[in-house]
Amino acid sequence: MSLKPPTDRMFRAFADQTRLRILALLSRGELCVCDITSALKIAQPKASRHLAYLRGAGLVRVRREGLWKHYSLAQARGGFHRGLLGCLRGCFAEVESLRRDARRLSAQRRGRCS
Amino acid sequence: MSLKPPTDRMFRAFADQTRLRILALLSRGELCVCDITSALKIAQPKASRHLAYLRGAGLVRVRREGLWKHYSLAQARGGFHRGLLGCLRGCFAEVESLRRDARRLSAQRRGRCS
DNA sequence: CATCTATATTCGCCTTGACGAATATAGTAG
DNA sequence: CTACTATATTCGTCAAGGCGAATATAGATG
Repeated sequence: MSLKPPTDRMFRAFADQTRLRILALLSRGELCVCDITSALKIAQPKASRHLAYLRGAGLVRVRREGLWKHYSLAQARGGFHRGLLGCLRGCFAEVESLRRDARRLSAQRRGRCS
Repeated sequence: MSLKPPTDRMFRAFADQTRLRILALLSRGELCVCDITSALKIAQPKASRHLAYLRGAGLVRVRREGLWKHYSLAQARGGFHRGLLGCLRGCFAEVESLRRDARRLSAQRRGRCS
């Protein structure tokens, strides 16, 4: 009865602006933490905290490469998770600020060798 | 930048067990508050509080009929909202406890004239 | 070893919102 | 009017979790 299903943790993960912005960025592809902090213009500890939360919710996965950690969206397990990722696309379509983040990210990358 | 889009309020609305249970019940059709309290076995003020939250998020609508208030899911406005309702169906499919609530509701109704 | 860099965690503070208990309101009935 | 019923709100308390600042860790490099 009071056993919280994993859907709970996932919905909570989406229920924060910063995490939603991170998820939206990641929906365009794998990113390292420094890409996220600069695209969203947030402090690094803040990004790490939210990424830890997303990890705990099973929404992202990490790939280590030397000093860098590359985050990407975890593959959906179950229709519910898939549905949530669909919502993410919906947010992208309907929330201008999320597209702005993505544009800022592209601009940064264009200025580097990558 | 810190203008919270309505997606935020909607995700938050889904990020609570009780509200998710209410939404899942409502996805089967219109209900009055007393149906909800008895199907979920929660206190009436608790149900009203969460229904107020859902109203504020634009997720449910109310129809008054004498002393009763009948709640139902609001029609989706926008693809994001539609996507969220899809997630709701996913939850129903994957979270046993939500189906149990629905069964308890049916059992109650069978015992009445309705 | 020391140092630098990318990322993670801890700390203290503060807001949101969940809860039960009590109370308020608004229709309805007599 | 009073009394009853369905629903809503308020109050005091508490836990989750957000924040910035400071600090910790882990791998790379010299």
